[in-house]
Amino acid sequence: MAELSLPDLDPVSDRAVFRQIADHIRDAIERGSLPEGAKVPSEAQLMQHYGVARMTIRNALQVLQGEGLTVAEHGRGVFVRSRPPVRRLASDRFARRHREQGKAAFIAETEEAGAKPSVDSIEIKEVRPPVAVAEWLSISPDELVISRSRRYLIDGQPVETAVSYIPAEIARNTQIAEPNSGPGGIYARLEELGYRLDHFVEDVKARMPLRDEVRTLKLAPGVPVFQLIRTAYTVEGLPVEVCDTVMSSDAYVLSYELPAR
Amino acid sequence: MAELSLPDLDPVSDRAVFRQIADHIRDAIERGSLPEGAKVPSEAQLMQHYGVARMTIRNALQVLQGEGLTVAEHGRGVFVRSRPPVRRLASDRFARRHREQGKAAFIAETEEAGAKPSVDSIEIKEVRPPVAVAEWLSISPDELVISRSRRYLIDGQPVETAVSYIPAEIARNTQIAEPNSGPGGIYARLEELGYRLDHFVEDVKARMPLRDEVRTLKLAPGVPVFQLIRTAYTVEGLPVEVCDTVMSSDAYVLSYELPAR
DNA sequence: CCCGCAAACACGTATGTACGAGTTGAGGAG
DNA sequence: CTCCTCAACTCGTACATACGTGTTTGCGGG
Repeated sequence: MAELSLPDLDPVSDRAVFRQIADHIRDAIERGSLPEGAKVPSEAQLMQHYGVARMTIRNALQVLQGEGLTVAEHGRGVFVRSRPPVRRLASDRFARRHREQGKAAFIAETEEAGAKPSVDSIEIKEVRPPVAVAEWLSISPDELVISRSRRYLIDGQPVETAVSYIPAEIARNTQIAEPNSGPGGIYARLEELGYRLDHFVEDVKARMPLRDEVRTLKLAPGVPVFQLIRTAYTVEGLPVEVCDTVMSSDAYVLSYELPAR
Repeated sequence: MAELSLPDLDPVSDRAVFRQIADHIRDAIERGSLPEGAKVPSEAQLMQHYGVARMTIRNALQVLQGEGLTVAEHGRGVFVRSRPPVRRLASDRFARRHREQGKAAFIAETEEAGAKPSVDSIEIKEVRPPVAVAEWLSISPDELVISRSRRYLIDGQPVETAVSYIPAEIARNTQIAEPNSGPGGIYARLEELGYRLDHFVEDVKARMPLRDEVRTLKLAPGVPVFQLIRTAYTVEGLPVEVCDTVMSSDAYVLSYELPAR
C-alpha cells in the first residue's frame, strides 16, 4: 500500500494509540484517499507502519467497523464500505389513489425504481397481541389479533421485515387473513370492509439491530436499523391496524411532509 | 454475583466462545434477569465462571456494547443501559399557531414535558453553502447563505445540534442573522418578511455518529443518531430554509402523521 | 466519630504468541 | 494451454501477561 501515506503516531499525545490510528484511517476515508470499496492496508502492514502489536491495530479497525465506515472480509482484507443507493420513501405512499391502482406501496415503489420487488416468509397467525400492540389498538390484551409477518426483498436482497396486527374481530375470515391479501393490499381490504382510513401515525426509532435482525436483513456491522410503528386510523378515529417494521437504515431515507398550516 | 446464573459453554458448538458468552448475557438482559442499570458480572468473575482468558470476555462485552445494550464505566463495572424517557416530536410542531404563541418548537415542547430547555453554541456566519444545501435551496453554490448553528440541551444534557441555512439575500440584515432570532424563531421572522410558509419536507436518516458528534452530544457507545434534513417551502413552492439536524436516537421518537387521503 | 489513605477492585491499553480458516494467485502437472 | 494444488496472505479466535487509571471500601489513626 505505498499509495496511501498515513501519518506517524504522536508520541506526546495522551490519546490512546489505537484511537490515533483509527483517526488516521478515518481521515483518509473522509479525505477520499481511501475511496468507497478501497482496501485498507492489512493488519500486518499497519503493524509494520506503526510498530505496534496486532491487537492494537485490530482495536483501531474495530472502532471504524463500529462506526460503519469499514467492513472486514475474512481472508480478503478490510474495505471501505460502499453504501448502496438509498430508497426514498415518500410520505404519500399510503394515499388512497395508490391503493386504487391495485398495488401495495412497496411493490409499486420498487418497480418504479426499476428493481424487482419480492415478498417472502409470509406467516399469518391468530394470536394474543403483545401488550404494546393492544394499547395502540385500544383493545384488551385478551382480544385476539391477526398477525401478518413478512419480509420484503429488492432484487433478492432482504431490506425490511414487517408485522401487521389487525383485530381478529375485523379480519377473521377475510382476505386479510390470507397470505395473498389481494390488489391494493390490506388497506384496500379494510376500506372494502367499511373502515374508511383517515390517517396513519408513524413513530420512528433508530437503534442497533438485534441478533436476529442482523441475520434476517443481512446487515453489515455498524449499521443501525429504523423501527417504525405505524397505526392506521379510520375517519371515526378507530385504530384498525398496527404495523411494526424494521428496516436497514442504510437502504432508506424516510421522507415526510409536514404542514406549516 | 451469585444472584445471576449463566449457562456453561457448549463445547460442541461451532459458535465462537466470545459470541456464546455474549449470547448468555444478552439473554439474561432480555429475560430481565439483568434489569436496566444492573451490574454485569465483572470481567474477572466471568473469566472464572467460563474459564477463559480476559480477552475473550472483553470481546463478548464489546459485542454487547456495540449493540447498545451495555455501557462500561471505568473503575466501576459494566452496566445494563437504561434508556431515558423519550421525547416525542409531534408532526404539527411547526404549525403556525405555535409560532404565533411566540415560542420556538423546541422550547415549547421541552417545557411542556416539565424539563428545562436551553440552547448554546449559537454561531452565525455568512458562507458559501455546501453543495447539497445549495441544491436543496435551488440556488447556485456561489450564492451566499446565512448559517445558524446551535446546540439544544434538556436539563443541561445536550440532545441535538442543528444548522440552518437561509439564502443571504433573504436573511441579511434581519433578525434571522442575529443570535436571538426573536419570538417564534426564524420561521416567524420569515413570515414577517412576506415568505408565507406552506410546508416542510423532512428527510430522515439513521447512522452511527461521527467522532465529533459523539463528543458534542455525549453519546454512549452503540447509540446511532438521527440526521434530519428539513426544507421549508413557501406557498409559492420556493425553498427558503434548510435545516440539518443531528440528534441522539435514544432521546427521541419521531412521530409523523400521514394522510390516507 | 470522622476523616484520610491505602488496598482491593474494575475497566483501559498494549505486547506477544499461537493456531484456524477463507481467499488468491503463482507455478507445476497433465 | 488448462486445471489443480499449494503456499502466502488475510482476518478470526484465543491464551497469557503487564501495567495504567478511575472507583470503592474498609481500616486505622486522630
